[in-house]
Amino acid sequence: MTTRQRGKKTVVVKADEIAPATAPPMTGLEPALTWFRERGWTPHDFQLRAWEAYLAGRDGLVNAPTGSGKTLAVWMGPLLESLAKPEADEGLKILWITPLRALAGDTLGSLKAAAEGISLGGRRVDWRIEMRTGDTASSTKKRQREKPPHALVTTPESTALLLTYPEIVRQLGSLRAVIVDEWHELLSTKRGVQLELCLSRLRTLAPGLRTWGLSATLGNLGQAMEVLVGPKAAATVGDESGPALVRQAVSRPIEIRTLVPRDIERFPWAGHLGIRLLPQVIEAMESAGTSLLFTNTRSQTEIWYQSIIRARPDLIGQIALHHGSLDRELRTWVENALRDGRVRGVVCTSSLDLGVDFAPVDQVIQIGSPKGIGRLLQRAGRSGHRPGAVSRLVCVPTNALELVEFAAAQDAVKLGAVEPRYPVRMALDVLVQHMVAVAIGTGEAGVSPEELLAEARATHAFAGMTDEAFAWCMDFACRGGPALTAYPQYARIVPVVTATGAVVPARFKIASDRLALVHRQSIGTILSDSSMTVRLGTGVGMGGGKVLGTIEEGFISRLTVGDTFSFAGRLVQLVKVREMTAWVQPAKRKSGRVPSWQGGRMPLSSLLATAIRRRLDDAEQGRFEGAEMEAVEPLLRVQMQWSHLPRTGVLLIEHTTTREGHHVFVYPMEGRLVHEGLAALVAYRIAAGSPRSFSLAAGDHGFNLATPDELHLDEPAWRRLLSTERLAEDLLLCLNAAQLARRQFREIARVAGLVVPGFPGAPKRTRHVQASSDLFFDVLSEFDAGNMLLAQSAREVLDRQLEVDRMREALERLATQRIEITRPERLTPFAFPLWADSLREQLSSEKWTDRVQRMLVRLETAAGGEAAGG
DNA sequence: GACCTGCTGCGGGATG
Repeated sequence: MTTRQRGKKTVVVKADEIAPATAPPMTGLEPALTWFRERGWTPHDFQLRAWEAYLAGRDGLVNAPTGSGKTLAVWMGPLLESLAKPEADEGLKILWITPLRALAGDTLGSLKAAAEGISLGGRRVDWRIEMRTGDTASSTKKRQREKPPHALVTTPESTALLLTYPEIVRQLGSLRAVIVDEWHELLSTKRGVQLELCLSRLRTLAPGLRTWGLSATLGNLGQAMEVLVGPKAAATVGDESGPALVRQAVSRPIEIRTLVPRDIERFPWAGHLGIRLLPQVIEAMESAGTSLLFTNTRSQTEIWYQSIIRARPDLIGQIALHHGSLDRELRTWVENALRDGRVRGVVCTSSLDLGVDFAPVDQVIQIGSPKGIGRLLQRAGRSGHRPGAVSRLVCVPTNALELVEFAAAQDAVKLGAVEPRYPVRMALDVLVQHMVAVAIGTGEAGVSPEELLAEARATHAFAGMTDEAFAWCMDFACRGGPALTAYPQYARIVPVVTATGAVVPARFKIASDRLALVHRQSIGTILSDSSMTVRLGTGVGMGGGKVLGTIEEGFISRLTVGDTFSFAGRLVQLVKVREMTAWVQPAKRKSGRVPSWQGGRMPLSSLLATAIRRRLDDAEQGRFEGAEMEAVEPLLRVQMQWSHLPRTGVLLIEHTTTREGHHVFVYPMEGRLVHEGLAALVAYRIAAGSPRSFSLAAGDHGFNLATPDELHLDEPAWRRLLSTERLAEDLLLCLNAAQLARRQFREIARVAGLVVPGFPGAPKRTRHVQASSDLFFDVLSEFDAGNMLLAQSAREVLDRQLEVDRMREALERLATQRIEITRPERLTPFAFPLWADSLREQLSSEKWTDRVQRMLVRLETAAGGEAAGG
């Protein structure tokens, strides 16, 4: 469904077919219809269906794009119900949960406005609607505990905290519905698991509680709904009274175009910065009112911001930058400026993927690979936030192969395909935290293990939990397991003792007020990384200046006093480092280093990889459709001439010799994490036969093994190396799994309450938390090997850091594919980025740049000759 | 003289 519009492609996203509203609207909907009529609006079909389902007492999940009125789809139901039954208007009735503090205030406003505007026979909804997050004043929090509002907008963490106050828990019987906003953001995380447990607890406290969610499109929406409503309700999917999946049929149209380099001959084969297209990006910015420029890393935002203002000093003050390591005050300033239309552009990371909608944004510029279709759509949707407006997305390739990626991404968008997100299971650390929280919230009466187990099993995350695993968690909460029995701080829950001194062994409560306090303050599943505060000023006397943000210790430690670096869009000079603060002053020099942060590494999604393979299949057949493919055609032809194209049904392997040695390039196209694992696995399996040394490199398209001597590997040898047999065992052996697991254990130790963060106001140095969690890992490994949290950390390493399921699927797929082994004389366009990457580990950056440049010139010359000759 | 991939998110409470 593609139409041409002034040379740009307009992609109309086709949503799934849905049944039209069958019966005429229920009479109970009249106040909502009036509410819409008064505003000159017509309700969408999906809103009507959501209200009907709510009034029929069903759970549900609404899938609709932002700006479509999805908030009203789930908010009108409770309002209509209240108008119909005003007698039941006491106590906390609605809990609205949002993953972002920043969303709470805006949501509160919309909820209040709708509640104030709706009426039936002159009667209005007379509700107190409030919000509560970590930022809420403690006096307000106290008042909310004594007299809860009728509706509360809060976060998953604050919901968990609510459950620790006996006075609130006693009042929760009045709760009628929980609404979870942006459920897709929580689904595949431990925050989601924590919320599943809280929902299960709330269902015990308020039988008949309804659960509704709001979600962006996912590949597994049905599963997303089942996880949200819990296994019991999920079993009734398809029944008339079962949970309802309500989808908005029409999405906002997206207009996508790619900035195609004017001179593809001189466009880099490798790299991810993309600064080469700076002039075209500035041109694109000037053609629109306000732009968001998304980059994939924080350091990239700093570099792009500096580059833009260096090229166009007149834009100073009109553009800004935004990422997760900037101080919140600065970020809020930028967000407000964006909302008011005071800035022309903001260079940002995923920090602006979600959150408050900025009406003035009319174009999104994506620099580099989006890695997945979901992310691309999410970002595109940040623009055109006005009724009837179109989302406009400009794709900026940072290397030649990304042209193929952007062409493929548009194919996937046209098909309406989006990645799935899978829920987390058996995160025992989260369960332990929850058990202690529930024990606190039940006060002197305590809670029984049976109740806790039943509630855990009523979640998707712990539906399959064994009695043994649960007993282990109880034991851990009671005494920290066998190894920590001597330490009272790990005897967190204790049997209830009656007034006559009799022990009630079947019920448990928190051991002390002190432990309750410590627990409340460490609720949550997000681990903050070790970082230093960057502050303007000299650090002498009382002259404490503005906080700019945070930076990693590793970066600061490589600087000496007087060094210049750019941060938060300024050039600053390091004055001194004290405690966990780096004091800086404005620098006189015009350029400096750019900090880098160690963050998550997002691999290319399977969906996008599949779409790329299809485009390469086309190319193999000589079809190069669209501006992106036309531009990259000469390069793909070089790849075909020197070797082959990686494509569907074929595993391409290239053996190439350079002056660094012998290289093997393998292209499974499964994303960075899988390739890292595969590279290590293959190297390990080769070395098991004949010991030798390797240097490894992995990217999103493939991996590279380099050796001093040539590897003689035929097809049967490759089949053995890529076998799924003993996969997990071999991976754990070859990847220094103990070290990875120990790292992963930091999060688990924090979530399970083995290590506690410092008191607010007197934060413990993050390094101390790390040191103690490392210590625990060692102690438990030695003295409590059966500790289930250790096993969990090994599991998480396989799942999260290696994507072992995806790797297994990839290997199974490879087993059915033809293997094509080529021996190109030179590095091919696909090999070049991997070669450059592997070189980086061996050389200083200066030499690296030189070497890469020289090689590039040679290859381009060769490629030019081939193209001219062919 | 040098950055040249590596994101995001939350969180206490009593007293003056």
